Amino acid sequence: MTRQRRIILEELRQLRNHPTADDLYEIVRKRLPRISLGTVYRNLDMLSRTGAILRIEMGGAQYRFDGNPLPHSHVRCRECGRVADVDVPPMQASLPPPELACGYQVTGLRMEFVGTCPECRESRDN
Amino acid sequence: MTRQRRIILEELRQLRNHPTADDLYEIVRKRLPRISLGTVYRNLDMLSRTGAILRIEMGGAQYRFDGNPLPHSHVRCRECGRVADVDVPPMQASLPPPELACGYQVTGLRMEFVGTCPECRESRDN
DNA sequence: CTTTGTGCAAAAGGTTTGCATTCCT
DNA sequence: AGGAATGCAAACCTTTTGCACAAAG
Repeated sequence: MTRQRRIILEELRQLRNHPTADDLYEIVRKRLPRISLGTVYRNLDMLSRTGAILRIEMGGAQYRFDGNPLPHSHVRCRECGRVADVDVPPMQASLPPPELACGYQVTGLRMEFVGTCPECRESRDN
Repeated sequence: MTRQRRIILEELRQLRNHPTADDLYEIVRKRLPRISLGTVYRNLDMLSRTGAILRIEMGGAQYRFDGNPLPHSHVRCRECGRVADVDVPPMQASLPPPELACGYQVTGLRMEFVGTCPECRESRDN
């Protein structure tokens, strides 16, 4: 656990939104001016593989990171890509057997809500 | 409707799998050797915006395209990223109100199953 | 004819990687 | 000293774009 990794984790943990790697790089840079973007990526990758954080990879855009590793749902803004938490119990679906899934062994389900964030809604009203 | 667009659509329509733009480029190139990757992207983009095809954008990886524009579910292989259809009725979930979603206006739900494709399963058994 | 689309090549993101250096124990 | 992590920069990959030319209606 290096200084860099600790600070990345600390900052991510106290963010309510779900930053991109680059967002986080800018934030962490205030405390560690010489940190590199590569290090941020390497640590985020590492932390998400050990389960300390969540890497949200949906929507075709950039990765987003979540300091809360417990499973929960997200909404993504259709316009700007921002991601936020949703307070609903993760719904459970039954997983289809291989016969219905082209022979795939289905082990999980990935989902997120889609919508419009307050900022984009507001800027549209102007 | 140009020759290029027609052929891209024709080829995509008769594929069971869900190719990436580059896969499709290689396929279409057999019939149109001088077509460019840019044209493939432009047409896929166009066709998916008019609803003739589906652009599958999940899983953080490349885009995948589906010649069947009717809503249906997909499985993605956790190992190689391949995508296939799943024969289950699209489940319906109730959308949370803004109070539960950090103020987002939620309008939809995006989901896909996750699993292992037959090829990856087999190559693991070796 | 005018508009739209194409081929080519370069640019644009976002993410990963090679390497020499630094840090930690 | 030795292994792991860092900073820097370059490489990578996928997707988008500018532009001159060609095709379509």
